[in-house]
Amino acid sequence: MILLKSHSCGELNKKHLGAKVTLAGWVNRRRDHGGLTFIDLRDREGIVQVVFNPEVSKLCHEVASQMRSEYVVRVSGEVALRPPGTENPKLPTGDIEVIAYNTDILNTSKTPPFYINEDTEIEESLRLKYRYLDLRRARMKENLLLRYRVVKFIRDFLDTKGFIEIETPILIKSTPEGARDYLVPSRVHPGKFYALPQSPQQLKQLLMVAGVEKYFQIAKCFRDEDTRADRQPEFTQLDLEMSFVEEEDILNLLEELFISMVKTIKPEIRMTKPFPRLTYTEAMEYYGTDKPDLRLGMEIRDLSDIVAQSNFSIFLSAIAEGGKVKGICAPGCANYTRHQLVELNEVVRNVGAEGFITLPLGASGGSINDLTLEMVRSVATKFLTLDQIKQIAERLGANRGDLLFIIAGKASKIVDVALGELRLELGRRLKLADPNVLAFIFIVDFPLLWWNEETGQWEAMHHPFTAPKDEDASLLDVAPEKVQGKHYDIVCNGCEIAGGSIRIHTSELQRKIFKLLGYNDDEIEERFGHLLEAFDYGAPPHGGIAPGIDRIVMLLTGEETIREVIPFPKSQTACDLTFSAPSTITEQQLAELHLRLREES
RNA sequence: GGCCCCGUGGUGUAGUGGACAAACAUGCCACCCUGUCACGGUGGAGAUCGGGGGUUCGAAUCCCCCCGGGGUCGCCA
Repeated sequence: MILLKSHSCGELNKKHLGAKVTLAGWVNRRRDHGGLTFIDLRDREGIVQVVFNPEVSKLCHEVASQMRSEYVVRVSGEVALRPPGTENPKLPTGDIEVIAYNTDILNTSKTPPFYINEDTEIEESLRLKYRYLDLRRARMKENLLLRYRVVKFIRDFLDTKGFIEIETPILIKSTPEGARDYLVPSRVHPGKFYALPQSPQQLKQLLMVAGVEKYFQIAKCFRDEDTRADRQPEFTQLDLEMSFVEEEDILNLLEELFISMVKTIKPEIRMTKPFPRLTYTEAMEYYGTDKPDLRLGMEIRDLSDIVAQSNFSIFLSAIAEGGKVKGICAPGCANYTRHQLVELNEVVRNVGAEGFITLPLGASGGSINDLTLEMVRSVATKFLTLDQIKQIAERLGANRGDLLFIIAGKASKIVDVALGELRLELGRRLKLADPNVLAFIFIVDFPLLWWNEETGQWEAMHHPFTAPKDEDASLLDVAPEKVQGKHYDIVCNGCEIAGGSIRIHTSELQRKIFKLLGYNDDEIEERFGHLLEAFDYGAPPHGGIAPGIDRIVMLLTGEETIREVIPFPKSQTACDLTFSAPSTITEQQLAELHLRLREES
């Protein structure tokens, strides 16, 4: 192989002393001392100092004076020990330097629009416009590398488990039942469209029918929905499916995958092993969400039985109307100001909860047994006895100096969600999330269906291919809301990182579910006929899961958004700011696709 | 579609009704400098304050509309 370089900048050390090397890279920084010039030369592997001494080469020294930041240069020189006292411990290559005897400028560079050699905050739209420069920065380079390591680890791991990686098409059929599809017009078939896969769900099930048994793919998925910090129009998931398995097999495999991945890639990160398991009901009950961040502690507890003994009408009426009174304890927050409490009340109000009560448990440093009513500055002291307050404090695991929040409501779900939001806000304010912990958990026992009030129809909690639990199958006809699905999620630090299920593998049951979801026979045939027919040719029992690669890498890098781990992400309005996509196309292109643009009113 | 935040020399910030002919840091350009490593020194250039309209004697600053970016609710089988 012929390269313009013999070594990379970052690999050089004392072992190379005396070696004649040729390096090529970018000028990270130039320090011109007049008679002597230093260049920090950067390539993918790191930075090394190059010395241009006119006594070694007058020509090199002159060329170096022309160099500027981000110029692409090649240097031939000798690796030498730095003079004693001039070593740079901040640099991995800081013991040595390269004395240049030959150099040339391979390309010049305009002054970049932002710093590449410093880690400063830069407006994201500018970074995205010049993403190729942004990716030169150390932080982004490290993120790209870590992402590669994650995907490499997954491939190696699954290979040892007997999985094979199979590609599935990007141009498939629109079967609208979930997110909005990205569509591609057909030139050959006027008026017809392909859809980009929202996930390879049906394809991987067909691969199971094909007898592949263990399949995976690092798959691009496309969903035309609004973006979030952890959502992009196109994203990458590890798509995985196995035949002849039950829920437990999939969970054990994924647990082993994630534990060994984290140990290998981020050994300093702590995890709870084995991963705790929560049912969907427990998650909602104790955390007010189906993707709880277990690092925060502060579990929600039901207080209805205690306050039922009080004469506080807010509590009593909530309970009488079939609702709940629940609470949460904010450690050490008894001294919160009125203003802070109003702000927190706002959080609760935003999700539609009323009946917000605060109970500060006096000053810190003392037993809860010594608490007196006078210490508790709350309206609730008029209606709650000291003993009731102590019972509440005990149930919430509270100490003196803590602040209790109680929410009463006739709709239990809103009480849970409000306390869940409050918990997240308190977690942020109290910085309870340990960045060196990855709190993986499994969420299991989801309902199969939920009733959509707006459309007046049953909808799939996960997707329509999820199998009901065997013992619940008979309930499908009489009480669909009670049916649990063989559906499981993996949640980590409050982020849903994977969802999967054991699938339906008979056409009979699959048809029944489609009908329950409101499709008529014709629609079922038109949209899912291919899948149902396949099930009639010996489809094996099968199931799988789909972890989100972007989210996993985001958690491992400690980034706040998945855009930081995607080389070329879209903006919130789904634009590619590097290419300025989407863009208009020519009239000829439209005509070939048999399309005419509508006049927007 | 709703709500919230941001937009000031290349970059990051300050300035929130008059003393702004817009400040600071860094970057950039020129000159000086042989051991620096965020080198140092001297000098210099660089901003229609995102765009448009309005209020006012006076607007970077207040109001309205638009554009761009971000967060979030809805949405995300």
